[in-house]
Amino acid sequence: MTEKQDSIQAQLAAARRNQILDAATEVFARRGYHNTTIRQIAQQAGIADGTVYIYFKTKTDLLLGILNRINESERRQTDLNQEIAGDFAGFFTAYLRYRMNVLEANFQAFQAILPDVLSNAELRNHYYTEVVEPTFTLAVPVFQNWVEQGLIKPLDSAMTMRVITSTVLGLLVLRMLGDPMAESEWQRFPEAITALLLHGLVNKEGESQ
Amino acid sequence: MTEKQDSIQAQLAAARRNQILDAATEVFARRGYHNTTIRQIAQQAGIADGTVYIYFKTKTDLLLGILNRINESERRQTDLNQEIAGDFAGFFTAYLRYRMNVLEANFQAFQAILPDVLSNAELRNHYYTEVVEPTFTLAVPVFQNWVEQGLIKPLDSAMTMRVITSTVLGLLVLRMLGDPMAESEWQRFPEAITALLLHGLVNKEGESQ
Amino acid sequence: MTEKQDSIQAQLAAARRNQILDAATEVFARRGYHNTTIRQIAQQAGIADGTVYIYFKTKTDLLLGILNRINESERRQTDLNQEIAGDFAGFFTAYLRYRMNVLEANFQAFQAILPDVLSNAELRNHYYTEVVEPTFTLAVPVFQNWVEQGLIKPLDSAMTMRVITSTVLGLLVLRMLGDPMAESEWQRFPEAITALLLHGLVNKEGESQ
Amino acid sequence: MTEKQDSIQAQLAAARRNQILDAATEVFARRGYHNTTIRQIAQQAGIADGTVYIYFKTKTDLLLGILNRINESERRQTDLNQEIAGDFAGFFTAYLRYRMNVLEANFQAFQAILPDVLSNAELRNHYYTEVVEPTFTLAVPVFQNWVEQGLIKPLDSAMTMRVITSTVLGLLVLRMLGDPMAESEWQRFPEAITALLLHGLVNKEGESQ
DNA sequence: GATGAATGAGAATTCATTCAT
DNA sequence: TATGAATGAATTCTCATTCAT
Repeated sequence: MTEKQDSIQAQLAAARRNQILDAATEVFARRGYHNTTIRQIAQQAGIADGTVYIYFKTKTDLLLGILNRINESERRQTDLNQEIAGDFAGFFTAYLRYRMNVLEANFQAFQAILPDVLSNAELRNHYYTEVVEPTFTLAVPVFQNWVEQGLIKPLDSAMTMRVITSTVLGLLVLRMLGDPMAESEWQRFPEAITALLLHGLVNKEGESQ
Repeated sequence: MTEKQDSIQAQLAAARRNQILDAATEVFARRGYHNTTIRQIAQQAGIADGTVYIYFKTKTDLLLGILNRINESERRQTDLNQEIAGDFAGFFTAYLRYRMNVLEANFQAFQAILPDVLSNAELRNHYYTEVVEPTFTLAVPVFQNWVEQGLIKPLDSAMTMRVITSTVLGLLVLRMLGDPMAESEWQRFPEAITALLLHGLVNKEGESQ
Repeated sequence: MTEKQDSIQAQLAAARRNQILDAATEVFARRGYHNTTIRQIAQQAGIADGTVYIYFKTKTDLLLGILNRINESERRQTDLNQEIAGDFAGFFTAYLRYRMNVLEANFQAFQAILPDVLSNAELRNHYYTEVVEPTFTLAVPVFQNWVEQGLIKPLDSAMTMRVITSTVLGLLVLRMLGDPMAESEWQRFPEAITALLLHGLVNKEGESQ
Repeated sequence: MTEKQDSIQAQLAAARRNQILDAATEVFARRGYHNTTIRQIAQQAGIADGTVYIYFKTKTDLLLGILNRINESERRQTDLNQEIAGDFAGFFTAYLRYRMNVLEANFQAFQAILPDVLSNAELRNHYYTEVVEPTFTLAVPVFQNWVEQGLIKPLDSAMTMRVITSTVLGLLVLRMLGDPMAESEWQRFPEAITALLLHGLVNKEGESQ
């Protein structure tokens, strides 16, 4: 009985935490972390100022909370990775699409944290080590494997990986900057990037279209 | 004589302004705009707090001052654009190289302003309208011209342009996040990107599916 | 229950407001508005600096708060006006006495606000339109009525009114300037003024020229 | 020769001092002492900030400078006092007129200093001892003399004196508060006050007009 | 747990005053 | 003398955080 109560308590607490993180994400995204007061977050969440501090020790912890929810969201969707089959181009598009879907689903959260991740050395380090670096570590061997299979050109895997990551990351930033096309055509970019990255811009004779 | 004195005064004032902007750039880049106090900037510049306010009305004006110096720096180097000749690939690499050189030269300045540009709606708008949009407006016709000349494939120019811009922008952000390769190999990226974007990843012999 | 609690909250808040206004009145009167810091007011009130700002948005609002308390105090006592009966001289003395009692009761408050009311165009206007002008508007018809009844000489009511008002206002200022008699004999002035204003200085026997 | 030069120097210095005091009077009257910066005074005077400090040690000294010019102006005109002759009422009107002329001539200066004189204990004391008190000291015996001559009623001279002074002082304050009549009809008040103070408000039979 | 009043450290900004030129 | 750039003390106001209820 007590156990069950505890579980209900835990669920309630988790719900409250999420409610607060939702509010914080929204307000941080709109006004920026430093221009947001705890009071504004509490009002957005419909609770009292002090209540925020029951669930988050400091204002910084709100930022970390948002960041962790992004990580969880990525981990949850990463499994889909395995399900993708078909040809190389299809795989590539699917991969980009799923990555960009994660970004889109968490766009507000990224808008909320990225500015501070970029300007705060500690957060920067946290984010790079926890999020960016693992991607490279996982992906580089995959690339090298493809090279060995003769599927792709023998390019520097680390650099190529960074170029691809940068393209997606850059699109996210472009959208944050308010580029209308980055927002409205977001879904079309995975294919466009695939076309470009796999076959290049250059019009070879007999290869046009 | 008075004219000459005025000119000297103006030069001294401009030097002081730059001295303060240099200090602000350095400290903002290191600690972030909001975690930096005017006192820290003044100390970095070796002057008194109040002196900053003789040259910049508000703390925000420091940010705008840094942003304007970036713009000037870009405008100054844009002329080089014309001088580039040779084949298409050579042009492409040269263009990327010059763009990335500008970014590198102003890296600290970007580190100082980008976080706030991303989180402040007003700055965001300013930056997009003044810096990003003009790039697209100028480049899209050039692209379409190349398409018409049969040099490149008939892709959506606006999207292609955004992909290329995003790649460079994304590399900048990756470097800001502390990626060691983005820093150490910065000079090699123009060529790597050119290779990828012009001819693609796919190995023609044994081209998959 | 919640209603009752709200009412208690409201009362506590009102008490705090008054506590702060009392402190501000005292310190402003002693040191002048501009030579007083928020810290001094907070210390006088026995609270923290920031607490002042929970009840008053700006330092200026403290001044307006004091001014409004004076207005309320005047309105509360104005009703007594009606109760006065008796002969004309009795009425006149009673009227002056009540006016001067209001001034005396709020002397510190006047000392606190008048200097700034005189030097700040906005406050000046506020005070004149809200406090001084209404007095004239109300009193001039009364005067004219007396003239018509033959009780007083057919003088220019507007000017006469201003002379009487000025006499009282001037005594207040004289007291602010530190005149010892204006303070110690304050209660005797209503009668002295009545005697002077009703019957004049001139000695009827041996009336000059 | 050097003497003559000194005298020219002295005259120039005095002119500069007056130029600065004129500027200070104007700006203090308009914006209030505490809302005025030395820079605003310097600009109004058409000189550099630092130059003000060659002629006045501190900002407070500007206020004292203005106050002293008022005193001089009063002393200069006081001699006229002697010249007044004629009947008692004529004398009284003439006295009020000259006093009010002094006030009018120095109105801007009063507007500039009075707020601070009222709120600054030191200035308050200075002004009372130097300006107000001497008036009483001189006037009270005159009054008593008139009483003894049977010209006026045997009233308390000190109080009567204060009532008269207050009336004039109050009119000045009323004008500072922006009362339009106090400004436009200023010249008519001496006579109105004389009528009131000498013969009173009350309409005695056989005395009406 | 929830509340929101109270706290007080900290930051931007102003401006009287100084002083080298 | 005159200048005006530089100074830095002082002040208002904000807001993350605490804690009694």
